[in-house]
Amino acid sequence: MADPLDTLTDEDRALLRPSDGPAFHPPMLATLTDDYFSDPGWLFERKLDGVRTLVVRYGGRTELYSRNRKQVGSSYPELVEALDAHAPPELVADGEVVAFDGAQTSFARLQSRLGLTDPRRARATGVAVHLYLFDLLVLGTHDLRALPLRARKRVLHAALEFEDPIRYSNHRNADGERYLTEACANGWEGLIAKRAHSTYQHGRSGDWLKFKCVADQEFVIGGYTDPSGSRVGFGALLLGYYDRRRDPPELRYAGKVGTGFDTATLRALRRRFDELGRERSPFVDRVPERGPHWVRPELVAQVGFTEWTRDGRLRHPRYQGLRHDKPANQVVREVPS
DNA sequence: TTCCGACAGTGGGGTCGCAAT
DNA sequence: ATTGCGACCCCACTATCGGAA
Repeated sequence: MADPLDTLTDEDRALLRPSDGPAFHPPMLATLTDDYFSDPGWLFERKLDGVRTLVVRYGGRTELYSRNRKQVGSSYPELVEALDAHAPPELVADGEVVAFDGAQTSFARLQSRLGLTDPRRARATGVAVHLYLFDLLVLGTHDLRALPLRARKRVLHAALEFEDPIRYSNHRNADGERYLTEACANGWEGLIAKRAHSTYQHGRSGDWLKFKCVADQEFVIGGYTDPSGSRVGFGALLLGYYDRRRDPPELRYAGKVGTGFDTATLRALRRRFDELGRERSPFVDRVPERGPHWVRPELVAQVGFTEWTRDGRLRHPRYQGLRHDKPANQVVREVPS
């Protein structure tokens, strides 16, 4: 194979620095925004719903690290094997481990492999994983972090033979907004927009942005939990929706939401709850909560979330406000799982 | 003086691992 | 065998404070 560094211009080559060895580097993180754009100075990648993973190879040995410096190689023995076989002996690369459910990356499926420390048990889960690589920090004796993103990606693409389960994360060079529309239509989590000339930085950066395909809908408030610590008013809202296939319709439990409130809202809602309190749970489902407080199911909250979990709960919920334009008994589950 | 970014603190679902029941 | 709890993963959001503009 030709030297991957041959893809560099002289100008980029001058930005190479000597590598300081097989160190863990805290990954570069993206900032959430809903200010979407199509700037040609940026590129756009699929946002994968998995776990961030840093590949560190040194002396031909592979170690995988989580975002928090935890060694996770034994959870993904087949990825380590593939990297041993197909990656250069010295590199640090950035990527995401994913599991597929059909054509979608599924964090839910991946969860059964997270934290497994016995490689045989990890393989025995039957959950296939892939590693998508999207950045390269170190190759051989060279540190690439000061190079512009496009140059790092070119070297990454040339440095490995990408074959399953190791994949190169493709990107588009333009049309971010159109791409986002397609992404959402495909059921993807969203896009990561990256400034094409940015260096590799550590921690949260404005040079990487998250464009997310958001979901939200109304839910009936059926109760609340106690606050803890310095929190005032209440901890979280217990949410539900009506299953109108039943007669009379039944209030199904959909999980909790505990963020998105400012202090004034916490206090104001609590005052409403004190007027609406009742003894019995309004939900037909058992609510796995210690010491919950129930209210008459009259208030309707708008809640943003990323998706429904397998267990019919909201993932990453956040409160967006009360809805006064929709009667509680009209609230149903809008999106099929 | 005002604004912004980083951080701590509170909250979510899910899984694993271990201790107590 | 079941239950509860903390530690991890993924995350959203508010409040605060110090430094930059």
